[in-house]
Amino acid sequence: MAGRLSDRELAAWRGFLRTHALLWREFEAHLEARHAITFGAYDVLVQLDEAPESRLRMTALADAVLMTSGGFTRLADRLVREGLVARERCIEDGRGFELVLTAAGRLRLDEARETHRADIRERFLAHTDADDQARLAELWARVQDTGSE
Amino acid sequence: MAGRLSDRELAAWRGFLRTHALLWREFEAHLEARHAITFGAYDVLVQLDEAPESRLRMTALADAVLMTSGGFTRLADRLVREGLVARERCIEDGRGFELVLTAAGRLRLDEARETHRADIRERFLAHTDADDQARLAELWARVQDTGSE
DNA sequence: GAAGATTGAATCTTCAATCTTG
DNA sequence: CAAGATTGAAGATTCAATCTTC
Repeated sequence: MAGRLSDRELAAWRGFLRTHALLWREFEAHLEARHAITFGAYDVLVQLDEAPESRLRMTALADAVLMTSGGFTRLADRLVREGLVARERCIEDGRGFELVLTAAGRLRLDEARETHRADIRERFLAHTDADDQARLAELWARVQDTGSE
Repeated sequence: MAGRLSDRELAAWRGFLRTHALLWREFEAHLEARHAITFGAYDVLVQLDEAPESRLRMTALADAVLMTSGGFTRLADRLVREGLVARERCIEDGRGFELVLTAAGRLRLDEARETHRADIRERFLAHTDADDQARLAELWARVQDTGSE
């Protein structure tokens, strides 16, 4: 199973890497220019918005956005400083903290989400049909399920 | 065309983001642990290996790996310091420099490529068949072509 | 003056060590 | 002592300013 990748294999893989890099840059530039928020910060707000009571533990959030705890502490600092989230000591476990979405955070998220959804639709989904989307979703699920073994 | 994304659309898009993040981390960890090279450095070596005479201008390389000229200067510094590439003043244009793959660079690339190809096959391509790969390649091409308009 | 490349300052992230609470 | 979170140090990248050559 050694040897070169075929042109087809290479196009599938390299296109994946390059498309991600391009779209990430485009989308982040839009979020920063129009809503003064990074992609990482946006991701945290989305996670909070989808959580019960718009509230999650630091560790849970760090895992969700694939960051180390140290890195996430600083990201949380920035979000708190901007007033988009509040940091509250955990009731049940005095070692822990929770982040809660503030009204300002929800507002910013709602605004940014419009921009971001339009980007996703225009630059990604527009090139797919329902069948493509279903096949992609299955592919991503297979890759991710295999990795967590 | 406003409003939420469907579950299918969301799964196609978020899976794309997450799969990329996971595979990038895995593959880079393997390259660093086994070959003492970052993903970015590996990418430069690949670009050089595929270029005529294994030689390319700084700017061309920076574009190819999607970095700014400032950032690429430092990456080139690291590669030169490790002896994987040589920096040579451009004959035709005294303002420019070229990077050339050294024997050590080619050796390191050949070793790292084995690891990396195995990763791509096991973690990505193994979940696709020829038809999937062709459809993916077409999708990436459509997205990228639209962006450069 | 413009293009190619480099440099300094600032930002963001990780790793390892540390602090606090269970 | 272990878990949750924070901090200091180091590394990588970007932006803007600068230097060199065309």
